[in-house]
Amino acid sequence: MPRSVPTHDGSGRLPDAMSQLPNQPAQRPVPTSADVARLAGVSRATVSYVLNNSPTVRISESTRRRVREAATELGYVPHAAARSLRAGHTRMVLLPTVAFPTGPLHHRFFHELESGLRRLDYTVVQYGSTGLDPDDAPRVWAELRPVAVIAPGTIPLTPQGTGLLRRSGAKAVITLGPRPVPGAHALVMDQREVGSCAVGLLLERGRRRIGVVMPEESGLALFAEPRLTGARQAAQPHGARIEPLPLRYEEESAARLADRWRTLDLDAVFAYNDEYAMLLMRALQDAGIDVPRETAVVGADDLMLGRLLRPRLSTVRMELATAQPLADLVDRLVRHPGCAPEHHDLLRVGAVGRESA
Amino acid sequence: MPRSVPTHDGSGRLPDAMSQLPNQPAQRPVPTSADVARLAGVSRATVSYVLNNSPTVRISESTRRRVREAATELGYVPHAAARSLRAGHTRMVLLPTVAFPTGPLHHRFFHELESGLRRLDYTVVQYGSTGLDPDDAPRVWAELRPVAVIAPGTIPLTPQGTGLLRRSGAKAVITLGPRPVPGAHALVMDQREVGSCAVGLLLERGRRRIGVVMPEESGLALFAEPRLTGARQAAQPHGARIEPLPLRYEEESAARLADRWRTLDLDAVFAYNDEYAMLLMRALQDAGIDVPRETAVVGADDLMLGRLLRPRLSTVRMELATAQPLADLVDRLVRHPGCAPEHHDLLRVGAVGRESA
DNA sequence: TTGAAAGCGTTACCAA
DNA sequence: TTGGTAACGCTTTCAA
Repeated sequence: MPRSVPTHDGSGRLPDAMSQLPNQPAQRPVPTSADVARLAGVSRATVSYVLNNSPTVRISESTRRRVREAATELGYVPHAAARSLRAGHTRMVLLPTVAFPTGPLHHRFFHELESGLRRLDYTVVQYGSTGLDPDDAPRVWAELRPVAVIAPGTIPLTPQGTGLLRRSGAKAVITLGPRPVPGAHALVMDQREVGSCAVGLLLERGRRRIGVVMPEESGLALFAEPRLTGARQAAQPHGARIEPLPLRYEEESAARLADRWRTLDLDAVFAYNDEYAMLLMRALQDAGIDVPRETAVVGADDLMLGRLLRPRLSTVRMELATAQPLADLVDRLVRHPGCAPEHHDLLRVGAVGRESA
Repeated sequence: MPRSVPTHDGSGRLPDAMSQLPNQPAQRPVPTSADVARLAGVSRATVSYVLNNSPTVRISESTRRRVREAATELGYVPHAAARSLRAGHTRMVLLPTVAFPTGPLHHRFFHELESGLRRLDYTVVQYGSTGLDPDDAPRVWAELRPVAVIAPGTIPLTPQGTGLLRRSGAKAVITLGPRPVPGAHALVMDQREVGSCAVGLLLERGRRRIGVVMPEESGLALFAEPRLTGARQAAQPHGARIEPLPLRYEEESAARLADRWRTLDLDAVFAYNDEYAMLLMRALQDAGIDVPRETAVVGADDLMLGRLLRPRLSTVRMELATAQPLADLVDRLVRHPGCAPEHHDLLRVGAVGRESA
């Protein structure tokens, strides 16, 4: 095999090296700053100065140009791992993610957070952590030496886990979930408010016997349970009855529930969200139950589809806080670690009364 | 400030160091394998052997225990960057992501791919790349020295970009998008098939004057354009007319389109997807246009809501290939770089004829 | 069975 | 203005 001599990419001269394997350029080693230095005829230090525009040192324009040209010619790209090893820290913000029934709301929020952090010169990295044992998840994350971790509430963060991350250099360890975690910084999306908001609307409309749909799809329990709790909290002072109603997102499941509806003696239902609401409303109507006269229905999410239904679907509109202040929060925690834990409520809800309730 | 001596976490003896700042443990340096070695009274090499279960060396059980205990006591976590720097390569599969109107289908696919790759012992990392200039995106990615990159079609990958990634150690560079990229491995989700499938159904039903909804929301054009192309390809042999219909996802936009519907002289419409279909169908019905008699409607995605509408919505069901074979593909490319570029068609579509068409 | 030492690619300090 | 050198944390070869 011909020794891999750096050849100028542009020049077509490779006399007899017309390789038999067209797509396999003789595995050249990855160029390092030493290669750049050699080609430019300077030292590695100089290469570093030039490529990082080091302000503490003055380099002649001709040297700069030679270095830059050598770098592009070799296709040199600095090695992030080596850099952060040398620096002793990274600027990585780790976002462990889990498989999740996440809507456009979360999606937009994460994207905003990510660009906000990038604007502050952090490297945001999502790390799929679905299968991970919650006990060693922190260890796996810590191996990457992130400067901040924003962990989803689905992976419960123990004080031990937090400690491990901190000891391995994480300045900020933040949870993001439905409930705050005592002793840790927390971004809270309190789903209880959705339940109490929906029930509040129904109470206003004079309903007192209220069903609450509980999706049987696993994973949704994380949202459904707190919504039920919120519904109960709102109902109690009015002496209203709350009745959990297990439901799968399938037509037969909804039909079965509708069939026994009158035995349940309910005058309203909070259907978890707009999609379940549509499913249930259709089944109720098909079973001859008048909406809203006999049973009021309210969903959540304020999807377009709710406005298109007849009767138009009442719903709970949800909004997440803008993410930029949270990016700033992360930055503040990184700069001043050891601040007292803060809780931030991210979720804003509001009832949207339409025809169905 | 007291010099930060490594103190055993468990022992409560810190005579007069009762810190004034309870939550700020005197910024101890991150423990390294050298610290573990010191505490266990062995060399760093031994620590490495024990912690990595190195099969080439036999270490006494007592030493192993001492090392393990020291490691846990200090909360030692190996430094991934240092490790891969030494190893000369990583096992990181980089998934650059962009802000994207992505549904549960994509979501599930990505999650499957990610767990499939993790099963093969790769570290999957999503890297938000939305703002990135397509020209220097490859450079930024290359800094992380991933062993494989799966780039979304929204960030066009030039041969230069691919070359840069390869030269910096990426064994596999793969695009994932609506169209294959010549000369690169490609996972293809050909949206044209959705359009031709929908139009095929309408042709079967005897329709020949077919509108195709084009969402005006930016970002959707990436899907909508190829769907229109597919619609045209399916229509041509039958001499059917295809009429693009710009539409925003808002009730007024749909109402306006419905108002001028009869002037368009169409007997069918492919509404981009089920949600737009529902929006448009409602508007058509409100404008007194009979569906399907006067105008047939077909959506796409086979959402539950389509089954709940009246008339029930015809649609195009879409399925993505299982991801495990793709994880295997990545692994194969990593092991045998320089294979001839492969294209894989990931999208399977099928018409679901219901009442609306 | 264990230890010493080299080296991965970078950057920062100090000297020339 | 530039270069030599050490150090970051880890693994591995070689030697004891």
